[in-house]
Amino acid sequence: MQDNLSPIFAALADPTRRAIIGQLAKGEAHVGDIAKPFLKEMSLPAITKHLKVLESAGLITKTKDAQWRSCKINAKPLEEATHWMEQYREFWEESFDRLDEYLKSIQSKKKSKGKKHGKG
Amino acid sequence: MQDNLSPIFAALADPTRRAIIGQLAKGEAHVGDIAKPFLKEMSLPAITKHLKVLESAGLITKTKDAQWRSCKINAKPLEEATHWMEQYREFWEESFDRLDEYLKSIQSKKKSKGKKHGKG
DNA sequence: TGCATATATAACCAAATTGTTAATTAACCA
DNA sequence: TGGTTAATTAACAATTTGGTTATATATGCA
Repeated sequence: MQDNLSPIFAALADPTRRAIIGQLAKGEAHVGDIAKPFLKEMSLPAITKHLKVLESAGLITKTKDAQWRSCKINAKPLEEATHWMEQYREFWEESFDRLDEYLKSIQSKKKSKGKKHGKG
Repeated sequence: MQDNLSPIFAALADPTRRAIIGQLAKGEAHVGDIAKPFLKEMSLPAITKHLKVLESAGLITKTKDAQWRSCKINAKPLEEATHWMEQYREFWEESFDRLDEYLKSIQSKKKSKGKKHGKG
């Protein structure tokens, strides 16, 4: 019911992979092109692996083009991930007009705590 | 310049931790309350660890309350993560009115490819 | 004081992640 | 046919992750 999200978030948890997405947002690119900015920091096989993680998460698609693999961003999974987060938007907006109400609800919870935890 | 995002995405990559956030969205809760739905699947120390990951990512805050630790959602990091993803919103919306233009840009890239890769 | 409750920490383990280098595959080209 | 280029795969090591059980800490209470 909700777990294709894990591989998406896991893919985004790596800064190299986020940078790759940022790069692909500017247009399709081949593995070698994608790798170029990272080759001082890591090897080509490392990039191959990162691309595989992104592909498994559905964030990119690869197409064969002679001896090159052309990589294209697929943002659909980002939409799903964003959708999951949007559920909690009210919690980062509450600090404005909803703060008062929120604090009140916290207070009423605190009041009922004595009873609530007496059962153990 | 941009890496507090990794621990946030990493925290969200685990379904147990996402479920905990879902639970805390309904209100503050103590560790024991949070753990209850998971105790058939894992132990209390496992939950303690998950909470620590969430806390390190800034997604929850814990306050001491006698022998209980009250956990509260803090959605600010979700806002940051969402903000990062929003950069790519056009890519999941393009499939409507922007599709045509996009396809054209792809086509022109394809045309220039022969030259582009002749340099190696 | 000392027991019960709530939670955290320690020590450990298996599996996954992230990188490496070396070898392999695949396509083009002379 | 063989060499060059592009990318992947294999084998390996170090680190991190996510769980375990056993122990420790902290608080409230009889």
